Parts: sequence; structure tokens; C-alpha cells
Amino acid sequence: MAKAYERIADELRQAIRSGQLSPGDQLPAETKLAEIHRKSVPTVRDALRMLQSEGLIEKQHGRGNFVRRSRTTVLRTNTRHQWEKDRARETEAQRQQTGATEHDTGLGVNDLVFYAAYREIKAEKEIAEAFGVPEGTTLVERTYRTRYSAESAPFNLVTSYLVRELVAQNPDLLDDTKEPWPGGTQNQLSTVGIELSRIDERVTARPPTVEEAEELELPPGTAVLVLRKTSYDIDDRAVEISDVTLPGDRTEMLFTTPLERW
Amino acid sequence: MAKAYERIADELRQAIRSGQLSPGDQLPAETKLAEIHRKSVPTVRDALRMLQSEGLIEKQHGRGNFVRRSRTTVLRTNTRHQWEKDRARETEAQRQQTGATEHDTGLGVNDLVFYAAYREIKAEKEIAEAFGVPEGTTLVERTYRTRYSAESAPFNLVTSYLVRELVAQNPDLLDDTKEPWPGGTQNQLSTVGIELSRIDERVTARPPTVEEAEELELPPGTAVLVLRKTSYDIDDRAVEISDVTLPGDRTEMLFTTPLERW
DNA sequence: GAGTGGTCTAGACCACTGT
DNA sequence: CAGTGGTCTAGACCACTCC
Repeated sequence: MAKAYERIADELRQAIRSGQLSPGDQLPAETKLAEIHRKSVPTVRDALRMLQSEGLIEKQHGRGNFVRRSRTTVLRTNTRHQWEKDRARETEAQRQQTGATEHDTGLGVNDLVFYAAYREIKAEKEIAEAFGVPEGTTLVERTYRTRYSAESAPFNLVTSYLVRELVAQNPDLLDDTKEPWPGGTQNQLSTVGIELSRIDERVTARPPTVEEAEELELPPGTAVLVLRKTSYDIDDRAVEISDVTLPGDRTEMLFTTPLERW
Repeated sequence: MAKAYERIADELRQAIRSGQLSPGDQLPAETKLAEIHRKSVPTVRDALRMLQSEGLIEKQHGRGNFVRRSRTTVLRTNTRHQWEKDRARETEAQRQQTGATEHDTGLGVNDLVFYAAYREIKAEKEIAEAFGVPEGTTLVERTYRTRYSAESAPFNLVTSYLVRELVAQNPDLLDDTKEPWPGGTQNQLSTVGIELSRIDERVTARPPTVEEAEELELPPGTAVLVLRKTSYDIDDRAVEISDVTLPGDRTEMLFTTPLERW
């Protein structure tokens, strides 16, 4: 005998998949569903929680439960890295035309709002190893928020690290009021004579921390994609490391691998 | 005033983060926790569900609640594509030394168990568009399961598609008893004169369907990584499409992007 | 059999949304 | 204000694990 909350969930799932309930539609009230199935309200709520964790419905306190609309996703590509490198040595006037984020997303300049803050920190064990420097080395930690101006939730949280000593010869690189910087990080690095030869991106998925769920306005049960980008210079030395947190339900990443001809 | 279940969750989270409770440790029984906090058992269970969705604890029916141990992750890279291409024209003897999956994971041949099944299907709208062929075109659908022999859960579910007409001149490519095929898909395609020039991989994260959660033995609240790999030949025609479902809690993907020198 | 978590009840009261 | 979901209680009974 199947459990009551599973039977209720199955029935609603079926109604959603078949189109009997369309995206945006309101479900019957919880008390109503309890009445229909002759079960208690907490049992109905168990069923609804199941559907919520599958991403099928959305709960809105005081309003009702609704069939979830699929959200618009943001595309992130790795072809942008070469694109950004090609532009890193152009004039400032040229670079100001479009920034790297616009290329990432295909959005225009006015669709985005930027926030950036720099501070200096001592390298912890994990990040020191990633850079190949001793623990305690001074790093510049740069925190970014990017969002659509039309939406309230950011579409990523970025923390970027640089070894202070490597970039200190250009004081502008230690000053967050210079952000947003036309041409992005590769142009910033080029001002201190650093050319990139390779970028590694490691991707995993995990449940968000409570803080991430709040900042990204993630519905319960949604995962975050975590991307660690490591940039290597032409001596194969790690010169910049970024940790990017992306909402799993609104992000698509495209990686293109060209192959050598036979 | 904070909600009771949040206060209980906070306290346990704190105990876990501080190391007061170590990975693998058993939490107090739910009735015990209810007694300690002078709350009802369902309230305690709300708190525990929260911690479970954050990946901090694991519930084991009849045994207890335990602090979760981090699981061993499998690394998937894009450098394997060039590696696989380089080996696609070697002799069978050479190819049989190691297969593509071993290169992916760093595991030896004996750590893996393969399952493969082929069948022919008519292209639905979505997949037909991805191939650039008319709806209803005959495709070969290939289903794979890969796992550690030591673990019960597969570490990926793969469905691969080929246009039947493109590969039919080699009957072995329509025969699933020839699997596992030494040298992988790129070698299979080379037998019908197809050389790849580029591979696109699109990655998203979403909650698993009930079927996926069962097959991958995913704990509730875990996300899956969904990867669509599209292989293009030297005429920039899509010749193979794979949908790969990976457990988000056990998978790390590494994408390397080389950059051209200035 | 003792101890654990899983399901479920019937209801009370609070918090939020819209009119 | 009416209608919705959110929190919480106090307990019953079932299912699973381990000894």
C-alpha cells in the first residue's frame, strides 16, 4: 500500500505533466486538498513539499501554491576567455563599448548593475596551495555581484583572488572605485605585464548555504553551481582564482572544446 | 522571535561546523532532541529536514541521524576529448589497453562495470532540431550505465544518439553486443569516415526526477548535473549527441580552455 | 525486543496577501 | 476582513535495524 502523501503527490504530478494544470496555475488550497483526499493537512503538506523539491510547484505564503514557470536562464561560455584576451590590449575607448559580462550573457550594458568591493586578506591553507604560495601571503580579495536590473536577485556571486605583490605595481588594481573596469580581469592583468595562457574551470553542484539561498533568492530545494576558475600565465603560474556561485535553476554553462585535425 | 525549528537547526549546525559533532557521528534521537529543547517531535524533524537539505546530515531509518561524510567525487575533464581523438586511429590492440572511461576517472579497467543497450527510435522535435534533421528521422539510441564495481550506485546515466543513416554502413555500430568498444565513440565514428572538429558541452543543474533519484541512489535534496554533449564533424554538422546525468554530490567537472599567445 | 526514524491525525494559533 | 500557507502540539501506530 502506497503512502498517502505519495498518492496525493502522484496525482498532482500527473495533473501537471498532462497539462491539466498549466504553469502559473494555482493549486487547490491545502485544506481543500485535505478534504478531497480525506487526509489531514500536514499529510497534504508533505505531498506538496515533495513537489516543491522536484521543482514542480512554488509556495507563496498567504497567496497559494502554484505550478512553477520555468525561469529564464543565463548562458555562461568559455569562448569568452579568448574573446576577452583578444580585447585586453585594445584602447580604453574600444573596450568601453562592451564589457565581459555583456558578452557572457548577450545582454546590453543597461540591463546590468554592478557592485564590487576589494579588501586585503592573508591566504588560508586551501587558497595558498591553489596559488602555490606560502600560507599567510597577502592577497587582494574582490567581491562582485551581478544582476539584471529588471530582477531583484543577483545571477551570480563572485569572489576573486589575486596575489597582492604581483599586481601592486599598478595602484589602480587595488582600488575598487575603478570598477567596473572596461576589458575585465585580463586587461587588468595586462597592465602589470601578465599574459594568460590557460584557464581551468572546475564545476560542482551542491545545496546552497543559508546565506547563498538568501542572496540568490533561491527557492528551497534548489542547488547552486559552484565554479572555481583558475587563470594561468605563460609561465604556468596561477595568477587569478575566482569562486563563482550560480543559481542552478537559472544558469546554463556552455564549454566548447576545439579538436586538432588529423 | 526566531522559529523553534530554526533555533534547533542552528544549534546542531553550529555543533557540526565547530567539530563538536564529527562526520559519521550519530545525533541524539529525535525524541531525545525534543525533550532537550522542550518541543514536539515533528518540530525537531522540521529542523533535521533543514539540515538534510543542506547536506549536513543523513537520515537512516531505524538506525539514527548521522553527520554526513563527504563522498568521493569523480572527475570528468574535457581534455579527454583530444586524448580520445588522438587514439581513435590507433590499432585495436593499442586501444584495448585503456578505454575512455578509465581516462575520465583515473580508475583502472577492473574498477568499472559497463552496461549498454541500443535501440532505434524516431527523432522527436527537440532532438531533431539539435541534429538539424527532419522530425521522424531514424536515430540509434544508446543507453549506458557506468559504476564502480565497489559501489552499488552508478556514477552516471548516459543516453547517446546517432543518426542511423550516417553510421549504418558499419553494421557493428548498430550492435550493442560489441560494447564496450575499445577507443570509444570517436573511434566508432572514424570507421564510417567521420572526423570530429569540435565538442560542445552544455551544463545545468536541477532536482532529480524520482527515477533518477532511485537509479543514482541520491539522498533527498541532492541535485543532478545534466550535461548535453554535442559532437560536430569537420563540416560543422552535429553527428553525435549525448545526455549525461551525473550525481551532483559526487561529480566534479574540469574544463580547460587554452588561450592563443599575443 | 528495544530503539530508532517514518507516517499520520485533528486541531490551535500565527503570518501574510489581497480586497 | 476572508482566505491562504506556516508553525507547532501531543500523541498513535508502523517500519526498519540491530542484538
